[in-house]
Amino acid sequence: MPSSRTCAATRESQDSALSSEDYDAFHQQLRARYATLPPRLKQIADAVLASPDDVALGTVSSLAAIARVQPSTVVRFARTFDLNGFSEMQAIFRDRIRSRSISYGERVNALHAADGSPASASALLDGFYEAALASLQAMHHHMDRTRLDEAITRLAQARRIYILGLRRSMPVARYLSYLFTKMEISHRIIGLESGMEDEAMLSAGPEDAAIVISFTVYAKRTIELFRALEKRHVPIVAVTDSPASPVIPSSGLWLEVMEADFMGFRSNAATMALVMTLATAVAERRE
Amino acid sequence: MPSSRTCAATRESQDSALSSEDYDAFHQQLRARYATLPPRLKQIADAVLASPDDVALGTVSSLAAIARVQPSTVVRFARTFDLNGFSEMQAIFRDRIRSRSISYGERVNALHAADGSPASASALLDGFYEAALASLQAMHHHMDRTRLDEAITRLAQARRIYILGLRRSMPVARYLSYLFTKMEISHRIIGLESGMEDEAMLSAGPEDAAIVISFTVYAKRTIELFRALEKRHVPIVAVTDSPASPVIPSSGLWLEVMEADFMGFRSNAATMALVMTLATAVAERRE
DNA sequence: CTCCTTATAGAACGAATATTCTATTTATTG
DNA sequence: CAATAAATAGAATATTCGTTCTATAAGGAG
Repeated sequence: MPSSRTCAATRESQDSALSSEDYDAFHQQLRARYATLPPRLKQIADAVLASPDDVALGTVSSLAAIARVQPSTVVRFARTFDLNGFSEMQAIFRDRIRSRSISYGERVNALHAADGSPASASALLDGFYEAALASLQAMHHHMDRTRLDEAITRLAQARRIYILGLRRSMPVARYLSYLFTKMEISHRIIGLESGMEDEAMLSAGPEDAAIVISFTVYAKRTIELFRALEKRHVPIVAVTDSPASPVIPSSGLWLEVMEADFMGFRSNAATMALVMTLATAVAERRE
Repeated sequence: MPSSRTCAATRESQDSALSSEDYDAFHQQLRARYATLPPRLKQIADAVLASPDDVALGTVSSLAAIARVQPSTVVRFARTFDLNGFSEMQAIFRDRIRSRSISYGERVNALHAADGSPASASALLDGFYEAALASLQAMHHHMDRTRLDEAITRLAQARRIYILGLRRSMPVARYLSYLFTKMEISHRIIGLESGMEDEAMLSAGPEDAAIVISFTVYAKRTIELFRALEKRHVPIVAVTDSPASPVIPSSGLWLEVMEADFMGFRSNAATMALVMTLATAVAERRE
């Protein structure tokens, strides 16, 4: 073999094939053999898994420094996986970066895939991505920080927190419940287990609190339960999308979240982020 | 100046700063001066604008080949833009790739390393906002569009779609179920109603399909149910965070989603957006 | 039309990097 | 416990790659 540097040859032979498959194959092998790897090679495996971009963009020395091993060990590592050397391994990681970002032309083609056919998956992803992004940014920008603090204070003082969110808002309610459970905050979801909600609310009172999550078109059941809570003088924090919303409590304590929608489906990214904030803030306030 | 190779020095001086700003500045200057550029340099400008990844990942020669000019012309091109050489230009493009894939740890550190005191509600909101944003962007950028299409095809062909997602992923699973219900797509959640999952899965077979959503630390129950599905030869689409994930199906059909976490709580914004894409795309495919 | 400036191409140079080789240390087996 | 095999570290080697230099061509100004 006249040349030991196989990098160029490898890249040339692969440039036509889109190969994130090679990457997957490599990772699969890595996972399979990880347990039986010698200590130094294991260090490298960790580094490779942790920051694949450093493999793609860096050098033998840089990766060796990250993994705290000798450069030659990095080469040995590559050889262990049926590769001719570091360069060949790096080519796999570089091809992956290349295959991920599709060219602009392809994306445009995908969008108006002609023949009036349905929007491509890629276009849908773009749409939902944009909707989530816009919702998040709007929420983050418009959120009234003072009211947010008030809401947290109110919730932190509560004996038990009732969560109300149906239909679209149901996953958010359930996630909030999950968070409260992990943080050992006394709470209860209402409206989801049919028939039991009235009974569950019988114990709710002024020393408790409730989070009501609802967006247009406000579910009838949500409004009913909201009114029942108000009648029992339960302090309420509303998360909703308009000052004219039917679930704004008499205390005026509500947080505005406007979720964008795409193809008729509303994002919930902003509400999720807000709910996480509420949960962690309440937990911290209580210590 | 003893050494003309400024690459190393440049990278060292920039490694702490997040610099897609440099990239933006470069592009701005490129657009401004494009019209007045000599013919060969214009060729290079075209190539650079068309495939920035090739600048980041390739060599002087490879870029020269793409632009159909001499390597030295590429260097001249870089010098024209107040850079010391090709390497410095390449560094800008590489930093961009790096900054796109979460340098998330630093951002979080900046948040609550400001002072030892407990984070304010506002800071928490910022944190969860950033986490969601980073997750969304990373997912959108890294998603393998080809695999996404494959996944949708697989799901669209299924008689019934089984949904598996526990713990953190439970809200996503439930939301997906909600979407499928609205779209009248036959489906079933498994693993959530205790004890019933085995029974529910008895009817699952090769003509069905399953979506498995799981992230580190992969819930034991999820892995068990995943294996049961595989044993029954149910085609599986996995949504997970690593090529080394235990829920990657034998078919290799999986979608990568890396959710950033803040304060120990992982975002689910990216997964939500992806799940919406899957649901609407499957519905559209079936018409 | 000639001179001068700018642009380009190709070759030569120098630096950095990947790879290989050998000595030494660390496990593993009889 | 000894002996062999494997793993590791560090230095030496070879090649690729970025840069610079010089000759040639093209375009403008006087």
